[in-house]
Amino acid sequence: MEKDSARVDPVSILEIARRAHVSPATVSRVFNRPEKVSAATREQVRAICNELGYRPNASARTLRTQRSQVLGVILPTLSNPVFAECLQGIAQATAALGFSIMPATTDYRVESEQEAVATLQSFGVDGTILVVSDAETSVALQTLAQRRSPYVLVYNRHPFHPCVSVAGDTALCDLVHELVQLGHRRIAMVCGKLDASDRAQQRHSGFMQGMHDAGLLPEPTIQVPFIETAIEEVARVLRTPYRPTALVCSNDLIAIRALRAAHECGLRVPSDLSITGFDGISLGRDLTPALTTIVQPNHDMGRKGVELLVRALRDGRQPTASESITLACHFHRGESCAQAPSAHCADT
Amino acid sequence: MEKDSARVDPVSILEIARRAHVSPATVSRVFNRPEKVSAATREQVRAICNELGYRPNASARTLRTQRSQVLGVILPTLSNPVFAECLQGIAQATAALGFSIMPATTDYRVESEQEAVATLQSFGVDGTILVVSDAETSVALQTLAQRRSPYVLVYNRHPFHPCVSVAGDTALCDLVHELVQLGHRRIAMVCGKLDASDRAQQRHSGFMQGMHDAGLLPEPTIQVPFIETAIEEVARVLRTPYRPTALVCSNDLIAIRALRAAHECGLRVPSDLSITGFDGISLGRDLTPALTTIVQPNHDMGRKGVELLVRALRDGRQPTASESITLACHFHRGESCAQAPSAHCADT
DNA sequence: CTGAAAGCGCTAACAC
DNA sequence: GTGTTAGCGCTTTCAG
Repeated sequence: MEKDSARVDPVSILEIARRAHVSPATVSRVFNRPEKVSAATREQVRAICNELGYRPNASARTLRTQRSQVLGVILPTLSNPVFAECLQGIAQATAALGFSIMPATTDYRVESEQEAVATLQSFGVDGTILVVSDAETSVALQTLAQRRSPYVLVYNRHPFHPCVSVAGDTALCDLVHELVQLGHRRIAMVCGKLDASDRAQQRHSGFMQGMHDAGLLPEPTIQVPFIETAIEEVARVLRTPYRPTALVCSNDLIAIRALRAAHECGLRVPSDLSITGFDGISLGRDLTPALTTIVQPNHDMGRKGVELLVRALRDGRQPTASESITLACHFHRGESCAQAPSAHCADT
Repeated sequence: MEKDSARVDPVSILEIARRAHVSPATVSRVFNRPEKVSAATREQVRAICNELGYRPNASARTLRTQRSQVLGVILPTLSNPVFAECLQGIAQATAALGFSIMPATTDYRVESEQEAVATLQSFGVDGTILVVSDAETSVALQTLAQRRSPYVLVYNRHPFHPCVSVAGDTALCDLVHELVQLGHRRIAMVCGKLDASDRAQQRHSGFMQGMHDAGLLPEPTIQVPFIETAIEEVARVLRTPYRPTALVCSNDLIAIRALRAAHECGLRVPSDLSITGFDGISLGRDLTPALTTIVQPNHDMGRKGVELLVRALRDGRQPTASESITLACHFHRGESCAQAPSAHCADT
């Protein structure tokens, strides 16, 4: 008899109250302040709730309490496993703490960052975890800050904002040192769009620093604005006579393409050419050759971000820049790096 | 003078109404039925909204209208790029249609599926896009169905549910045929936990069918319950004297580990051993050797799921099994497969 | 074309 | 320990 398309409307707190012969307030207390309800009524109410599969309506609760138990998440893209892994960490940590998440992806477009912030705010998220293109100039970040809406940056590093990040510049500087130790002199960096990510910039400046420290002149940076064409861009350079003996890629995805480019140019990695990545996506470990890279704890970055944010939330305050966390990243000596080919390091 | 920690409370519709010298109802109409408001007032109200950065409070709207403009998403994990890519597709499609998403990951645990459904329902999601372990037995799915809450399955295939999927069994059957054409006779399938995923089961049965059609006896299936130990499990088999000449892996992640296992056993892919995957994660294309695999349109699976769901929502109904979509998946002839080694196909 | 008023489901004072 | 009540911000009849 029932109309097939009719949504079964969820029972409300009144229905529970009626069945349990108590007031709605008591039912509410069972959920929010169970200790203020006598054990008997509490259990009875719980029984009825379970029986009917009742859960308090989150919108009503949010409207009333001004707290949503939802965290907004803004990421560039989930097509890069770095952010997917991070979101996985965020999802697990939030679930464990009783929060839900509402993510948005920006595809590295700053307008999307702002749009995402606005949308998330309209949902009354209790806080936001985000990766912005550039923490220094991000309007989205400014909006959040001036609204005093709690947030924590992930991956971005900035002295005035609460961040969970790694010291990418230092790591790259050290990595260059490793390459130099291996006899490499002609080292080129391969970067995505530098202006789309302050991380790429930091890594690049760490690279320059490392080269400078080693007294080396860096080869021209290879820019690969689009991942689709990365292989040809890199291959072009690899086909030049005085090609680099090592390629320092600003992330793992680019490194994997560089690996491919080397293969297409008939170069063997690592004997003819060394290649390094950055990010530590979990797949990198299982590649052949296993990627030499700077491993970031992507999953943990998300988790720490959540924990930092939720801790502040529980204290009724916003996270501060002074709470920023720098996570350790480590050099993973994979198989994509080796001694520089002898022909190229005759000068040592 | 202002207390630093005080949240800047977002302006409400009343504030806008007051400033515009109109009633709240009119402001509401500007957002919901702009055509019913005179152009003059409309523009004036809009101007004030922009100036103050006003956006209607989503919780209040949801509470009032019983529609949230939010879709729930339930996925096993984002650590597998398949689902990350799919979620990326979902995120883009929903944003384009004016919806937000609230995702939850289950780590393949069925209890988490139920918990996720319950949580999402409490938020009043308008619909749910989900991947379950087993569509046939999923309690989460039953809950959704009996509550008449609109949902669309993605990846899962089931005659009684609306699904966006590919014919994994057929694809694998064809793939076996390709391998047989290449002279392979000793072919083994490598699977994850079969009981955790109906897709893996379908692929496995497609494999068996393909072997049967070719008049071949399948080698014992290699089970790799945990991805961490996959490499050793596969390596163990590869070290046996009458090892398979081809490994059909139930997904790309396993295939990449199998590639690694082959390398560790001193086998060359594809000359000594052929390996195939399934999923078409975007990285597979750039591996060396490029992965031979069945490519699913992961991004599009998500997008189609959203479109199917939203279309139904707009018609005020739930998606039906008859609307299920089977997307084309295609065999990608990478570089990880070749003619069977001659020693092993002397019988041809 | 615009306004007044009720109420979505819940929680938190405040009474008792 | 429990109930009564007001109201969170919005939309939507219903009047005018």
